[in-house]
Amino acid sequence: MLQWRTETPSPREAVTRPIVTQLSPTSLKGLLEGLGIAVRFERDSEIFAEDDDAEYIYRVVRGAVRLSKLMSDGRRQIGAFFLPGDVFGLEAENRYAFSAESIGDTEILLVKRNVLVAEAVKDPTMARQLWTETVDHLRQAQGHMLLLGRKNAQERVAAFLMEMADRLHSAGSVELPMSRQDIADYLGLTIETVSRTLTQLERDGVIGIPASRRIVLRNRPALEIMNDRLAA
Amino acid sequence: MLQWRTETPSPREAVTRPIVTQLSPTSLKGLLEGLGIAVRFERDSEIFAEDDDAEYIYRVVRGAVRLSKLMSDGRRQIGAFFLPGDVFGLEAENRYAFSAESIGDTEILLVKRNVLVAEAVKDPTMARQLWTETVDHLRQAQGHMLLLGRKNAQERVAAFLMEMADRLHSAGSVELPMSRQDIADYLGLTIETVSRTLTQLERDGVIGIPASRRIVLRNRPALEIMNDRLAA
DNA sequence: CGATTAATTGACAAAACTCAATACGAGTGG
DNA sequence: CCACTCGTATTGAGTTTTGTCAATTAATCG
Repeated sequence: MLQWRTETPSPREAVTRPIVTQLSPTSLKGLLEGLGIAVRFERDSEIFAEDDDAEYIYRVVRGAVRLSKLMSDGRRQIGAFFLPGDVFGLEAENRYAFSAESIGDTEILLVKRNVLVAEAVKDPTMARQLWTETVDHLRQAQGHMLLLGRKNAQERVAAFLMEMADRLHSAGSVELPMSRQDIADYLGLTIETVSRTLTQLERDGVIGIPASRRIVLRNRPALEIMNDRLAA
Repeated sequence: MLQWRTETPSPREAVTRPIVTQLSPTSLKGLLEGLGIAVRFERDSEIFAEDDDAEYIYRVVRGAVRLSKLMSDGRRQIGAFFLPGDVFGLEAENRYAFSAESIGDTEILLVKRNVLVAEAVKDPTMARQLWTETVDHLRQAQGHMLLLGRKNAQERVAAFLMEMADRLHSAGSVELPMSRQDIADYLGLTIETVSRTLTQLERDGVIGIPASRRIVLRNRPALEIMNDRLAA
């Protein structure tokens, strides 16, 4: 019923196989309520690959997912991170344009796309939800374009930290689920530039870095200002 | 009924007012068939502004539109160009996140969003079309992110030329509707870098530039190669 | 034809990248 | 508990690309 790929470890990271842990025919929340099954993915598993048939729509329960695309020479762009509660897999009409991989150990809810589509034909509310969710993704993508197009390294990193703090509902400090390489590929920078920029922000007293993946936001207004040049 | 802003000429370009020319209750094609009215916009008119209520959905009939966002210090990112046949204004739930301006003299079809939404409630086909169209935009945005994130100037310009050639159905040569500044802001480069890159491509015999807005694609495979590093 | 805007070109500066070395941290085995 | 290893992150030195500022040329519009 579910069919998993065994192929294509990415150049950067080995890809392992997911583990189906439970069927959840009833007790699911939100958009996929009552329809999905839960699947657990080990760190760096491929959830779907570029050019796969877009058979499922997904929701993160626990962990995190990166949506990425690889160029032939190994450059990688991460288009989005998905965190608990986020729905993804909508960005496809027939085939996925990016691949999706679990970042840490991750639990995902998945629903057959055609189940939702069939539902949407009967139920305008479901149709509306699918559309709205897609519009949200589009807006996020546009925000990300802004960041990638015209912002310097400091602005990118500041924007990233604020985004993560918001989306992880962090008070004061963020526990990042992803590596520096993931961050770099999300921000269109190199890992070295990300690292240097974080160090500089720490020297400036704007953030603290008690552990490499834990960031304390010491001066949020300063981050906002770096970032606000972003908005109109 | 229609209400037009008089405010905020952009720092870069003056914004003028549109001219309503005709009502077209019946003879429209495609997604907005039978529902829209046609409006003509002079060069550099504002079609909608950031944070406007998202009251309409649009379709380009003639001319071209840029979707852009301005930072407080004047940096501008163009998120998309819309060409004849393209639908836009979908990227909003309640308010537009970017502003839209006509590039040349442009004719636009517009339909009240709530007319379409009402239609979609009754007609799953319309609902599906709205969703599909939005997914298309999302995919385009993701493609654009790839370009902005990890590609050098030559790759960006090559990708841009190919995109325009495709979308304008050009055989061999493209007539660009937009300025070098627009191209630069779309590609996340400066106008100088765009200019130099075009000149270099011309020196290399890959393109010809008989007039600054007319580009002859002399060696399409070469452009494809510059570009293919983009795809996976 | 003259004026105004758009585009190109040049010289130099700055930001980010590359390559290389080092440090850190988690996990493993002696 | 310590030492070793492996993956991850940081730091440094030097290069490359793109951006900035300024001047020039080309195109467009009265």
